[in-house]
Amino acid sequence: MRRNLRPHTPMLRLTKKADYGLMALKYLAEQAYLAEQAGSDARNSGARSAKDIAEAYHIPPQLLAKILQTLARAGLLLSHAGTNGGYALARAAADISAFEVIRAIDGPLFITSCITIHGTCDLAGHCTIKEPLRKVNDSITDLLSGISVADLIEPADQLPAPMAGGLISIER
Amino acid sequence: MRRNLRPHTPMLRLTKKADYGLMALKYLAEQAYLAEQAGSDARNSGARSAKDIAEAYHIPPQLLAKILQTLARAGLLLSHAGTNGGYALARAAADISAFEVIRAIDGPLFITSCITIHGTCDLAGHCTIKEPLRKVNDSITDLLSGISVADLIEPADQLPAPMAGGLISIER
DNA sequence: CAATCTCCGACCACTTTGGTCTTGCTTCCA
DNA sequence: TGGAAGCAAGACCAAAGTGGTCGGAGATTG
Repeated sequence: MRRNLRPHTPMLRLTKKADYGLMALKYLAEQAYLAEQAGSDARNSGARSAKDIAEAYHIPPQLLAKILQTLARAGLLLSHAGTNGGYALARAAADISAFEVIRAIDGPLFITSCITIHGTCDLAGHCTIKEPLRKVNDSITDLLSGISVADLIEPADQLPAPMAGGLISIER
Repeated sequence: MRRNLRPHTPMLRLTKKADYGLMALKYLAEQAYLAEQAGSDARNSGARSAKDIAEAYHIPPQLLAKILQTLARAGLLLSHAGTNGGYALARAAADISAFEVIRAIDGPLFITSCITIHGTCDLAGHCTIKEPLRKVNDSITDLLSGISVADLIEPADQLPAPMAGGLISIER
């Protein structure tokens, strides 16, 4: 008997907040590009208010506002208060990695509960699988670090080899 | 007062249950190897009760029992009820991937909330970042699929190049 | 038969997540 | 000069997921 009615338990996923953050950054990157091409006054080039971004993607405005504040606090965005204010990228879109965004919003990511900030393990002596999993963790970190916000704009081109066959050289 | 001093929010991690499951499988793989070497009767070679495994790793026995049941239902373990019963690997340790274990326990893993089982996106038309993230998702899947339970036994040897420099060929 | 062990569902406490609301502060412009 | 537009920063809340426990039912062996 199959129970497909379950809500869905997708573990090992990033939160909706991180999703929203990535979408917002992508949007701002596009706006910056358009503003640069249009040659408009470089003052607020590409700056958009939280409300505008929220409406563009149908995201709860208040929630997105908090996410953007977090991103600004992390130094990924510049905020400008007041009329015609808003957020703009603090750096070039190519210099902001998906890893930075996710870490800023969701905190440090560790694939296993063993690995903490200091590398200590809750299960102290009895956990024997943390070394292989740490390699997986590092690989995912590298993977996300290699993807920039600028990469999110291109739909599906310019990716010569989506996957090669294994980042870790373990063969079975 | 049990105060859990865990301030950080480690997202993108697998659950403790998956950790326990991997540890249990590793343990059973070791037992199977020892039993095979000792040349004992191959009947219950390497079979151990849930209680034994739980004690070996200081895991709550009832919780581990449920995890092992899940693994048995997924076809990764063989269960044998009754006195001197227990669990044993259903296949060779080299033929059970970490991906199978995690999927069996935590369910299908999708890095973004966009990607569901049917590939549909909650944010229907307005989510524009799912294609790049799907590649990340596939890469992680491949990564975990390439690691077998047998690989967990070796501490940290025989891994020529822990990481090469990028599974996805995106350069920034 | 009795002890042992798996099986299975219900149940519970706690944490995290997603989201809202309120209040304040800054900037611009009519 | 006073709003209006916008960010900043809390508290707050409901729903869901996680980790863990309990107790009974059924199978297997001695």
